[in-house]
Amino acid sequence: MAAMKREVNKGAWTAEEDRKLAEVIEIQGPKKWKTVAVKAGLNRCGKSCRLRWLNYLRPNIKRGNISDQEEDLILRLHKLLGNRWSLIAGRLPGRTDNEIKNYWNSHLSKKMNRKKSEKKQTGSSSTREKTSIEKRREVEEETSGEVNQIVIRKEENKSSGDENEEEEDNGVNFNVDEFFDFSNEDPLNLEWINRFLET
DNA sequence: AACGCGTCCAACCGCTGTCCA
DNA sequence: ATGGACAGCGGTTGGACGCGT
Repeated sequence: MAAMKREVNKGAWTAEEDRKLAEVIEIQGPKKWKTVAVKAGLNRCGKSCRLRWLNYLRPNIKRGNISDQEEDLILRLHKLLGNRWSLIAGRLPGRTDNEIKNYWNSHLSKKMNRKKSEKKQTGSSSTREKTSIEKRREVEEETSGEVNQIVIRKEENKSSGDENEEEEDNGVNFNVDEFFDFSNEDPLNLEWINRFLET
């Protein structure tokens, strides 16, 4: 018996598809994406509907024109968190993980590379041997920073059922839940990051 | 005008985590 | 305990577009 699996629609969304999707989500909310796709009569997979909603149709979404302040925040958060785009996007109201990822890949990664090569050039002009601290700093920068590793380590401990969450770890002591609880903060407040990076 | 090339961004893919029967 | 369905994430791709020659 031939599989009667219908081919799903792929590629760019039409205005009509957008309208249908928005209609269904208004009624049942942005959940159960498979049923959303079926109810909307869209020949799309749930995943595709979810992505379209989150990255394009969702209300209060900001598109383009990333401000200097936002760019600065992205740079700092990336240094802190690495390629954790959804976490970074969580600090930028109206911005999506996809947009930030694209922005990073097309603008900021190049900017960083340029900075790095400039640094290397000025560094090589000096004949002085690097101190071990300088060498270590370089390595840390290349691996998105020590803090990033600490965050990951903390998460690993958490998932493996480590109860000593407040326990000192390599001299850095903080609570992961608090760290990622942004509910009471001004989203563009850079103070907490500045404090973190200065230590 | 036409071509090549680089850039941008929407969308897809594959993987992992979570939930629930 | 287990396996399937689903949600969510980050990496990657491909088409549209702009620009220089």
